[in-house]
Amino acid sequence: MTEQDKALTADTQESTAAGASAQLSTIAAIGRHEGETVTLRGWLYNLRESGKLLFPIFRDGSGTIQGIVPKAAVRPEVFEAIKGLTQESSVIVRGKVRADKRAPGGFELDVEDIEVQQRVAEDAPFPISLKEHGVDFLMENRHLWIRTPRQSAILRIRAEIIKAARDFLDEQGFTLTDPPILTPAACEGTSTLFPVEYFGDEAFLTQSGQLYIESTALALGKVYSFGPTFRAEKSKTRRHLTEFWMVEPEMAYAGLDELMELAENFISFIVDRVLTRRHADLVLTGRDVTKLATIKAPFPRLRYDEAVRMLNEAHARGELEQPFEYGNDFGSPDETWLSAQFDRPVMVHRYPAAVKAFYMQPDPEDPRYALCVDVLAPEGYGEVIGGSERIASYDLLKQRIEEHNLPLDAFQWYLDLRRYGSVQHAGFGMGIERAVAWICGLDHVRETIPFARTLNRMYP
RNA sequence: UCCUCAGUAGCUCAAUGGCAGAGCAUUCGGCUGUUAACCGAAGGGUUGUAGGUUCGAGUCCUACCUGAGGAGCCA
Repeated sequence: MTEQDKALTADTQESTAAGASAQLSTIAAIGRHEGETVTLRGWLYNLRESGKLLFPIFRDGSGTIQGIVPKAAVRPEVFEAIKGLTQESSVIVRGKVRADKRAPGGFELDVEDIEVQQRVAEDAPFPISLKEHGVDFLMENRHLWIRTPRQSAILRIRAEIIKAARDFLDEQGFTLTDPPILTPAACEGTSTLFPVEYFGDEAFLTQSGQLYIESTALALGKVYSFGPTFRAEKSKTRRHLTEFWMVEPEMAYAGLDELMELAENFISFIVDRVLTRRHADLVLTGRDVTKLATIKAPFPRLRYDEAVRMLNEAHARGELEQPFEYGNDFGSPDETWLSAQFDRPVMVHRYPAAVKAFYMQPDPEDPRYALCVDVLAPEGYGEVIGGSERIASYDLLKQRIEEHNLPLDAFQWYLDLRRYGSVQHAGFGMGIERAVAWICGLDHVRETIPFARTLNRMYP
């Protein structure tokens, strides 16, 4: 409990009948207080009434619970206060917890007293009513939309996924090393970057921490970064945000095999953790949890060549519109089809080096291929992880930088890593929002982050 | 950047080229077990903007604006 919380509680208990001599509880923990009188601090989610009987539904961020207010059972001013309450008015409620089979959560609250903190005015009611709304309206009111049960559940699952990712890596001996967000130049030279003015110079918002954590990996062995990433591409799809969060582990003395093993264990751990700890929230989002129960390592592995063969056969059967041209990277429809063929994530490895990033290690058995892997989530969700073994040779890396017409000066520090004790090393990045969308079964990443930044939206 | 679709009450949507409508929300009234409660009533409109065709345009035409979905690019 923070100092602020303590202050609020103390104040409440002194100044109101609602808080007096009753234990504070959250709605999620209310089952531990059956038969007791508790105080809840929250908001009015909805109010139904039937003459001299009121059914206010309260929410407090941990869940919702229905209160019962018979006119004959409470003081007249309590009944009148609740009768006139508007949606999302903030309230402190005291009542007795009672198990009831009719209640969705198993418990109801026999309301004894209420203190209205702030009553929402009826001439400017809470905009998000309990009926259907369009995407544009909801996004325009995102600051209020997140109060609804489904959106709150998604945000709790997002927090669990992030915690699980960090717990897994921490327990495996990875050290969190934060790369800079302001960077001097393009990492890979391909993506469009957001420029910012930096004391008269031009800087850019990071599009990946990878190059920096390669250097921290050579300092600390096993490292990871967790932070925001920015891409100025004009992508307008359900899979894209201009600002998104990535977790990127990087390991010294490790190659593609170790990387793929890490990726499948990482994802399995995260899914298992969410299934265990946020099961009720998954159900609340409408997720078919049986589809998550199968997510256990090992994951199927496909060489790029095998994946291409599958895509060509699918096209021949008429399952894919566009024929796939060997040597290209997969398009969105290709990824969607591939990922839908498996009941767990599929790892596609060894893409043609020509379509991949300059820093990827060529396969020693056939240098036309890169030692890289994309992990495609099932149910058509597509790429959630992209990773590779990095080039360890100074001469080869320098050659690749030149071939890609990248400014050698800007990469001197990166080349230094191959000059001073270079070793085999590998890492991947997982997009948090895509992982959340897949695990929650959402059809758009804009619901996976409190305030999505997209091509056409900067408000709120 | 390209393709497709949409814009009517606070919200979700109707309206054959011919009087601008419903449900929800809000207000008032009714109901002691409601589950997006229900029943009755009231208020609420520059039909995205500009122009055009027509006796008459929410509806047809042109341009623009805004948004959505997809492609490319990517996580």
